[in-house]
Amino acid sequence: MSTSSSQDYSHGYYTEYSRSSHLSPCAACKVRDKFVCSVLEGDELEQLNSIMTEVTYRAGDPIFSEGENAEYIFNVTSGTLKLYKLLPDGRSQITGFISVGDFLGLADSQFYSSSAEAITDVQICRFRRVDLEKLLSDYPKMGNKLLKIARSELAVIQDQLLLLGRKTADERLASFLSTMSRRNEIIGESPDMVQLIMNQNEIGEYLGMTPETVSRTMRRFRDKGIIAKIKHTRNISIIDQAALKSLECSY
Amino acid sequence: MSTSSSQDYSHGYYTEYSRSSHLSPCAACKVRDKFVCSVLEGDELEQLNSIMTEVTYRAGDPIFSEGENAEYIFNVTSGTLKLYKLLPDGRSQITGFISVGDFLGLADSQFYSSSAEAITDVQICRFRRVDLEKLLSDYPKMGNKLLKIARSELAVIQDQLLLLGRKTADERLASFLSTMSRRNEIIGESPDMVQLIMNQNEIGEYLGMTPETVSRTMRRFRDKGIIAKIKHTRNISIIDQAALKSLECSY
DNA sequence: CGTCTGTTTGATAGCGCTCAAAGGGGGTGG
DNA sequence: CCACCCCCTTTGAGCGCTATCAAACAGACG
Repeated sequence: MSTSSSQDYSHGYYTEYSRSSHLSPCAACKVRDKFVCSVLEGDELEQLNSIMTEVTYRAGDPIFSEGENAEYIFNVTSGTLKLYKLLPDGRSQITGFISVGDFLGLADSQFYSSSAEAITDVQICRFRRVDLEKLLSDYPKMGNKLLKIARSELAVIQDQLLLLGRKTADERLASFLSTMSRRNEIIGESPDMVQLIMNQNEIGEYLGMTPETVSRTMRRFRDKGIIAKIKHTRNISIIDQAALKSLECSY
Repeated sequence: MSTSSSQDYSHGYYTEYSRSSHLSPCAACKVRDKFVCSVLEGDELEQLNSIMTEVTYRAGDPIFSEGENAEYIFNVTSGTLKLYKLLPDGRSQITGFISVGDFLGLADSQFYSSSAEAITDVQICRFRRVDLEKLLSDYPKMGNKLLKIARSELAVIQDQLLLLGRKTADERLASFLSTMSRRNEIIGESPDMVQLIMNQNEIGEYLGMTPETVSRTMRRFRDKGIIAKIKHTRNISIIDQAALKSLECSY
């Protein structure tokens, strides 16, 4: 979790929105349909807008740390970040990758229960928790939306419990690649070409294995003709989806 | 535990509760302060009451299975049950133990994402999902309560990810016992005497290890003088809380 | 061209799993 | 009250998967 950059970006770049624009940032938001905001309209959006700050982080920047006062809640508008937990001796478990449209800080009440760090450059909408909670009591449908989000997160994370508790290295990586592929499909991109924004160390920290094991497992998959690496990128071509599915050992 | 009426299993393995009491079940509920219902009053409670059915299960009874249509949502009023996921070859991961005051079915939207089975005899309040959701739109504060519950569940389950992904067998069991001890403390019982309602196979399925390893680890803890077994019960006396905490390797 | 970070590969060790069997404890029926 | 059974727990022996340690390799970048 290094940020050896010369500058301190730990509080992100502020991009206070120019009020001169006749279209409010929220109304103009390109990914609004995936957000909490999606249930709001008109002046409700204005309300939301007034408590929102758009912030930018650089790849590698810490966003918050476990145990800190959970002052803010975030919604990611571009880029990807990781949520992780640390043990005192440095072992790290990534609890999730958060990207466009995802909500950040939902699990936390008074204190952040994980640390967050930008993997790529990241743009987020930031809300002060107290402001959002006030808004929540005014617009119940927003609370319902949040509840839905929390629900689906719970379902996802339970699958991860099964993966970490019971699956072998092969099954874990197969599940991971399969999930990435499915996600691509959902957003309308090719399921046969997966772009890994995280490095293999991070994949390992997510799947509960070492980077070496990730590498060896990848190689085994390549040798079996299930996947292929695209040169000079972290992209991976999935050649045999069926083999991946059967290795995945679930669903 | 509660209820004046004697339990009658003659209608099959669960019993619809009679509403003979002149005090509405919800208003009379002894553990209401821990529930969704805690935010409701007076006629709101009546509303809730009208869509609630109290159901009893015997130890070992299945409550629902993964993939089934998620028609109901539950609140446990007595006993303990387990939530678990299965792999095709039979490997099982318990995703949580649900006991008095806990909510069941929150993670699920259309279909149950886990299976649930009673460990002890269990008494639950059952709501039809659609009914509850209608009530939710009428009483937003109930939604907020649910959101809070979901949040804290997310925080708990993230700790479990760290445990399953990164901790050793010793650390897992130490964490588990420590959590059980802490839970006791919270409900006002002695933190030095933990009652394990689940068997060691289930502990293993929860902690991502085999029952043999659970047994061996327990023995190691006993040999080190950290815990002691109480004869003829599944109770465990925690002798050295500090040692447990340091083994736990977190917090 | 050298440095840095991330990946790959090899050699080795050890934790926890698997398989197997013995040892309780509680319940049931004789 | 004892005998028996069943389920759970314990213990042992051996192995395999994955971690660990170490070093070479490969791209990216200045």
